[in-house]
Amino acid sequence: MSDPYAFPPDDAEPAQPSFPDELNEPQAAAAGHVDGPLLIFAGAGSGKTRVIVYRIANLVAVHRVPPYRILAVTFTNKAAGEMKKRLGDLLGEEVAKDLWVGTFHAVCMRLLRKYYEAAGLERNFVIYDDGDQRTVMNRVIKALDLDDKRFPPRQVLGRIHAAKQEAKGPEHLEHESFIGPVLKQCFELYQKHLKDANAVDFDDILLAVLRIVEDPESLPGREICGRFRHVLVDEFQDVNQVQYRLVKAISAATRNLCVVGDDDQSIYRWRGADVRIVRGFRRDFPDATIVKLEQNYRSTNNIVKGALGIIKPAQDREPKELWTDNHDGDPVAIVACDNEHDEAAFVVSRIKDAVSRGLSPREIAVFYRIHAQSRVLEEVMRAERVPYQIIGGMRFFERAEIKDLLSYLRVVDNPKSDVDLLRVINVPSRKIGDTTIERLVQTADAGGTSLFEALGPCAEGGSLGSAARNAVLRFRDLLQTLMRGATDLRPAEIAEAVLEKSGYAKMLEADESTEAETRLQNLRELVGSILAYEEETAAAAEPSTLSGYLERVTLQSDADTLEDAPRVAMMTVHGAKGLEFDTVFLTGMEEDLFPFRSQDPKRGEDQEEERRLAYVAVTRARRRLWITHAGRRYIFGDTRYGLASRFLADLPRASVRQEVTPALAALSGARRESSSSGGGSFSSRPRAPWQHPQAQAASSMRGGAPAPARAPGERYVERDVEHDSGGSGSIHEGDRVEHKTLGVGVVLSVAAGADPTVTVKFSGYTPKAIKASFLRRAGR
DNA sequence: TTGCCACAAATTTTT
DNA sequence: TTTGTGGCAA
Repeated sequence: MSDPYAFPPDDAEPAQPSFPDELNEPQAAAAGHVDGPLLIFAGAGSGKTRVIVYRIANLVAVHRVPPYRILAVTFTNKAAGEMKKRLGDLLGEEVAKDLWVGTFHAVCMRLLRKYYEAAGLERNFVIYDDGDQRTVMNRVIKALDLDDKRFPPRQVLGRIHAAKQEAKGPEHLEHESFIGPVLKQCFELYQKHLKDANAVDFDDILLAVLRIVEDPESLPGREICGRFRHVLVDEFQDVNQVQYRLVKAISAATRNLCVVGDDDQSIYRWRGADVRIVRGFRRDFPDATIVKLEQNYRSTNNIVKGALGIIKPAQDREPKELWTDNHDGDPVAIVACDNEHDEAAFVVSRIKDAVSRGLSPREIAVFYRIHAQSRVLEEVMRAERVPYQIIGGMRFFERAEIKDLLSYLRVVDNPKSDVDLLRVINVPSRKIGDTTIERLVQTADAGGTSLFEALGPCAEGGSLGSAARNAVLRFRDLLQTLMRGATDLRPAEIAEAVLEKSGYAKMLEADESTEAETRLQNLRELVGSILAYEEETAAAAEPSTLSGYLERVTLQSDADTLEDAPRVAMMTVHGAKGLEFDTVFLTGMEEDLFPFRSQDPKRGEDQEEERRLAYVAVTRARRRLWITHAGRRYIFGDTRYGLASRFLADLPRASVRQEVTPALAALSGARRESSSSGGGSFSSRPRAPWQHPQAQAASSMRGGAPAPARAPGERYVERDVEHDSGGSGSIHEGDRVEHKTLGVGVVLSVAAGADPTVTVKFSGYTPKAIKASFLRRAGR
């Protein structure tokens, strides 16, 4: 086999020119653009992937750019896979396979595998995922004798991660605050641990390549930069500083840098994505061609109008006017529910309706803001026998048994990997406890060796009891046996050997519980995935190695594995980005949940990002969109009383239909019967359930229909929604009331009097006694 | 060394 | 509600 990284011959036969009849004008302009920087604003559903794919096809087929000189980067494996597939269809597999299409990490790994020396790594370096990183950081904190209460490993890692995303080293942390010097120390020791283990973390993968390509002296750097004639970046609104500098450096020679994104869909600022980079791009490339794709091909007119209504008020966005030629379709349904159970029941009943009318469950999705909302939905789905799958949440590769087996494999592959050794040294239990491990770490530190190398000396050192000594030696023998076997076994066989010889399989088999059963199944699934890897590499005539498999697995996430099975997909709104469905249920549209408000008041919530998130959610739907909100919701062990989300008020009235679930309708009907006027000092009349007070004025301006005349401060009643106790000003037990600072709560008791003292339970507080004049009745 | 119980905390997540 | 963690006894 020749060097897999070598350039293929320059004379690869290009495909037939297949350039665009079926693109609209701006799409064609973007796809047909050849030289120089290009910035494409691609609205939701505007055919973004299509444009990238056509652009690449055009470069190859018409402009004869050799495929291996084109680099296209994405954020997820899934997006990369999709792009590869479409390119294969358009250009033929033979040509497409030479294109460099992949995630930032995959592309950089490919380069690092070739240029590892320039990055100061050894050939078989490994990648540490976040669990591994935490293990390392725990060790660091301990080694520096720090209080892990004052310096929680996760937070320290967070700071380091943030620094690395801006390509900053330890010295940059030093002056940040009074704990800066400590952070710097942690950072340095952390990096040393990684280096000693011949490991990189996710950030390092990109940083290492960045250092190489930004170094004008570096030969490999010049090689990489000279290699690509065209660089394309998908989801440009999500890039961080490192990624931007990376693509800038790689494309510096030709300036053929094409970036595609939608600032309205920037929902990952909290993890380092920097929307300012879009503006930076215009500054860095003042001659850039700018194309805006504003025609939406995905959704009905009502959905597009709704989406535009939500995103229009966003500040600081690139002006774009999303529009569509599609028919109006059904109005967007906004459904008021009593509580989360009522909400789930409603959603499931509408799903069943749709399925009975012939819609495939795979065309239906349920979105929520946070995972904690999924449980109730799941329960009802199960009870009603609706097939579903949850995307995200506890991931396959995060499961303990999977990580255990992978750790075994990684130690076998790379004995220096201390983190992996520590993970499995006592799994299954070998009577090697914390004390023994402590000794082992000391021995390793003293000798400057890896833990694996320290196993022998530690056992011989005499500081251990005989039981512990034997246990350590047996563990060393186990690893050595496995390593010997590894040289002539296939990866899947090595995995089998690990499970057998380590006693891991036996441990699970002995356990009668259903969890143990699931774990065994998961392990079998992992072995299955190794087999699949072997087959794939065999088909590509590449060697299949343990290192090869491990690398792929670390760079892979199972968010990429939305199954094609006919099941309703359930996921967070974040997980929904990039997907589309015929029918979408967007649940939990309540204040404090969506937009989400952290209980931690220190964290200033980013209202704008929440708005963009809502925009992403509604633009996923092609034909039908249901939005639900509940008056109360039991979450995090506490009942919260919520107002409808302010975003709902931004949907144009004409594209919306209001609904109330049967359960809530029955309830409010009953309330209307029973309530009459009384004490209290309410001036407000009930508000439409979905109206948020702050959003109200704005929405009536925008909504088209003129707002009814009313006195300042007075709320008006939405005519098509019957609700609440119809105009009485009294407060009763069980009423929902709103307080300026405490939010919405429920009334526990009311004292008599003109301005009665009311006891109210607000979520997150113990019940409070408050004068009625400070309260206002809240809508459902 | 292990196992149990009490207690706190609680978005969003790719690679 | 769930999940993880820390302390303490066997």
